[in-house]
Amino acid sequence: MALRHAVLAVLLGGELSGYQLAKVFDTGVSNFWFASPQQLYTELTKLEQAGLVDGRLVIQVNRPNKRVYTVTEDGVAELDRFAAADAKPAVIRDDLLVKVHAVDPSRARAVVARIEERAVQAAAKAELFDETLRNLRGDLDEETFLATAERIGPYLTCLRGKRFEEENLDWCRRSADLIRARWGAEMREE
Amino acid sequence: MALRHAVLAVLLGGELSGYQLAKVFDTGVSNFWFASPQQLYTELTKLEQAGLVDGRLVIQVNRPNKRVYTVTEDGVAELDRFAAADAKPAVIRDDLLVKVHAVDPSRARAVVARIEERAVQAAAKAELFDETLRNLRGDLDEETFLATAERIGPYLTCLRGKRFEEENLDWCRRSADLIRARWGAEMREE
DNA sequence: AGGAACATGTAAATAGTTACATGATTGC
DNA sequence: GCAATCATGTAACTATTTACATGTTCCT
Repeated sequence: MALRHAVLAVLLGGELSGYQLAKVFDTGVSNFWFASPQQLYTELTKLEQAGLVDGRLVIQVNRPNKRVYTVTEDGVAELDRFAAADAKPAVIRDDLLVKVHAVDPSRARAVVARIEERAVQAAAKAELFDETLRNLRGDLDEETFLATAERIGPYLTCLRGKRFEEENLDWCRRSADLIRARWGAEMREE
Repeated sequence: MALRHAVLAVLLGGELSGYQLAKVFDTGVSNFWFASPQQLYTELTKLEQAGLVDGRLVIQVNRPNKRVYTVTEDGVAELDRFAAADAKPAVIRDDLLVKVHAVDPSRARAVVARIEERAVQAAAKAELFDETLRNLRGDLDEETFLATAERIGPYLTCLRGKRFEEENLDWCRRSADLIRARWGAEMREE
């Protein structure tokens, strides 16, 4: 049950609505915490009931009203406790690697196709992380930013995300090539 | 519900008991599919009921009897269907990155300690993956192995795991250094 | 008129975690 | 005798996914 901490960590960057939070989780945070919009709406309600965030209704013209959330003092205290606790090993579940693990001549064609799809997505995500990094830095170069910024956490996690996707891309290309090299003949025969 | 496919993919490598399967998931497969022993025992029972694996009791002397499982024809067919389907985006949930995302001067000391713990684990895992790669290769060099082996899938996923942990280690070191550089003074004051 | 982005939920079903339970053998 | 490894489960609880539900505004 650390979704709550992931939400609190993101809200540290400023008040957000459930919808905005879902977008952040879909991009900047997706490399270390996956959560669906439904989960986030539910979690925000629970966090507000627990007093860890404050909700505030924002009346909007030209679009539906929204409820934005801020971390409370209790929420910050909860993050303090969380930071002090041992980090659990990361949980990863990746369909694509399961497919690759099971690859054989008869499945090679399908698996290579899946790998190539993932390669495209990885390249796009790496670019997205890079864009986020540029936005976080603003006019500063990386060194200056990291030495002076109020919050360097989001930048550090984003660096990890960018590298992860770059490595994904590299692995996808190499693996697809190797599978074709190993079973190219059988793949063509089918 | 792709735990079943992860189990089938691993059992492709030869018959295993629940206990042995749990060990494989704890090491070689942990970089792309996390599952607890309890989950695996439950899943094997379900897979056998569904006819995707065959269980066989092995009587042992000097240690408790065990039940080992093999993939059936239906199980292979299920893997074929799975390989052909779109790969879902990977689900990742990593406590440590949440802690780093939320790092600030007051939490810096605790977060750096967690990062350093993870660095040690990452180094150990990278070494473990490397060992597994050597075992898979046997006497062959990597190129020859990948060009000739019956099953290259486990080798490819293991390569990804090794690189992932190496990158983790690198990121951990760099991030700990950067947090210390940014807030070293405040960290000493506490 | 239809699709995309904005905005938020509930309910049912599935999956996953944690605690509890048991028992043998080997090596120190 | 005690810890570690081998070996397998059940049950209660929590978390997550998926399907269903609704309604606005902007743009084409």
